[in-house]
Amino acid sequence: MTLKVYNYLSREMEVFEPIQPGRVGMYVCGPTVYDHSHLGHAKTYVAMDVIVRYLKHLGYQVRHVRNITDVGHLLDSGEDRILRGARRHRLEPMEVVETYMNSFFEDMDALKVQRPNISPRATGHIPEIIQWIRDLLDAGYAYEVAGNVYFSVEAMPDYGKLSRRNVEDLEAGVRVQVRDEKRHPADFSLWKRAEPEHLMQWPSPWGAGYPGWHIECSVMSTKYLGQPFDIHGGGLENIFPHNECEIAQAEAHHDADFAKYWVLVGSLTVNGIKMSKSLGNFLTIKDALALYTPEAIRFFILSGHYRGPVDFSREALEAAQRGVQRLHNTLRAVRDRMGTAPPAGTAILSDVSALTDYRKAFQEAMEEDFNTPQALAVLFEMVKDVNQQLTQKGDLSMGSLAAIEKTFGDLAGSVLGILPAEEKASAVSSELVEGLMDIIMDLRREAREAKEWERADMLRNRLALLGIMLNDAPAGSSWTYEG
RNA sequence: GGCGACGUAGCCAAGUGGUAAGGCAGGGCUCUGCAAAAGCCUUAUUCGUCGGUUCGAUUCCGACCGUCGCCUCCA
Repeated sequence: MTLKVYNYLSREMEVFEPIQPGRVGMYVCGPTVYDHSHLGHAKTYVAMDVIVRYLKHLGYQVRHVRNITDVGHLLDSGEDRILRGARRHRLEPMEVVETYMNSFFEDMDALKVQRPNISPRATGHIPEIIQWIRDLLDAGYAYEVAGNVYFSVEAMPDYGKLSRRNVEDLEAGVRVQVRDEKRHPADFSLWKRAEPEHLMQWPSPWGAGYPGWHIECSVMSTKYLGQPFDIHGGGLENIFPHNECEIAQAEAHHDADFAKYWVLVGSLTVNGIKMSKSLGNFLTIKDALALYTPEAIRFFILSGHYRGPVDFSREALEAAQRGVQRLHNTLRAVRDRMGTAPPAGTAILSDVSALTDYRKAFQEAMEEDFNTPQALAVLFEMVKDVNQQLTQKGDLSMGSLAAIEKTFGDLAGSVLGILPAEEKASAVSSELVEGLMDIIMDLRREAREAKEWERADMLRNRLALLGIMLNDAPAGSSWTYEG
């Protein structure tokens, strides 16, 4: 079994071989925290999360670094409502940053995105950034003009190698007005001079200013992961100029490749158009979570390949919600059965071999560049199989049921993160609740035996209003709480 | 203008040089007092269009049409 990864650097599928055996260093471009995150962010980070989870599943020791950009884009241009608001309300920019950073982490936690091992912030690395810029100046890769420091793309002959652009094309197509002080239109800022009214600024050898847009990622990734490191991830839309600039800076600064594999995630779209702040066609993660479960949102995102776009729509989310429910139903049925399973009943799927086949098929899907849609298809084939066994065989052994539960837990739970937390059910199951439910279930059973359907249905409906769903089976009725 | 991606059933979405996964929705049946859940069966002679290569293409090549992304902060 070999993990294959599509590397944007080569534009080919490559066998994944970490630089150090058994260890993976991975850096993901994180968000700029100036507003609540939307589903587009969710797609990128859920996709990267599954990649991290899968690498861990394979036994790699992963160091996952994802930055928080808390400076550089926070220009007090007068356009930015947040900062204008911050000024009006006498908030420090850092208070704004803190608010939305916390919001972002809340959202990621809610979506069951595992926290990175390190979440470095640009403002926490100003000294390192300044040192890097000095180094680049000393080495002749950068130049200073009136408090601004620019990186000279002409000093890096292979600038553009990731996004497959060349400097000539860039020159031809520039739409932005070129700042005269740049030697080449494609040169980009390492350090920017701060006007006195600029809200965030630090002293530097070039005067008061703040870091450019790209330098933090080069500095922080290599600080914690070394250079080169294994995987650089993020959203595909950042391939140019951001990722390209990261490479140029790092490979100029240190005579080594920057990152070995570039794993970039396609955008989330709405009616085919990218979900983005500026277009206003976004749904915040918090709003989405009010409508759909975290598992449904993850399922929706994972139902498309990470490199491609996934198109958001109500219908798609609702389909995901129902799809994930089907998976949960089966798992719940397995767990219910475990409560009454004979220790030595019929062993099914046995036959661990069948389960092994599903694990293998799942693994084969994931090893083809993390093909989660294929992996989900495998899980649903297993769901169908398990459902059939559950209805056909009443005496499944405890061992078989436990093996099934474990398989679901490992694949759908640990790797994909689309199983509900078990705690939810136990949160309400106290002795008192169990006792009360026993009484109610007895009452309803008596009503049904007396064919008093109205009373039986009334009990069922009122329980449903509390989120308690009844399931009448030939062997008797059971209940579940869905909160 | 430059670079790139995509176009598969009602919707979402995998995939392969040899005859189309999976989910949702729909239809029929079983189970059920009725539901719900579950089960069984069923829904693309066809993969944007037109050519080419091939014994054979949805899969390779070319053209065209359409959609989108990046080139400016953006996950």
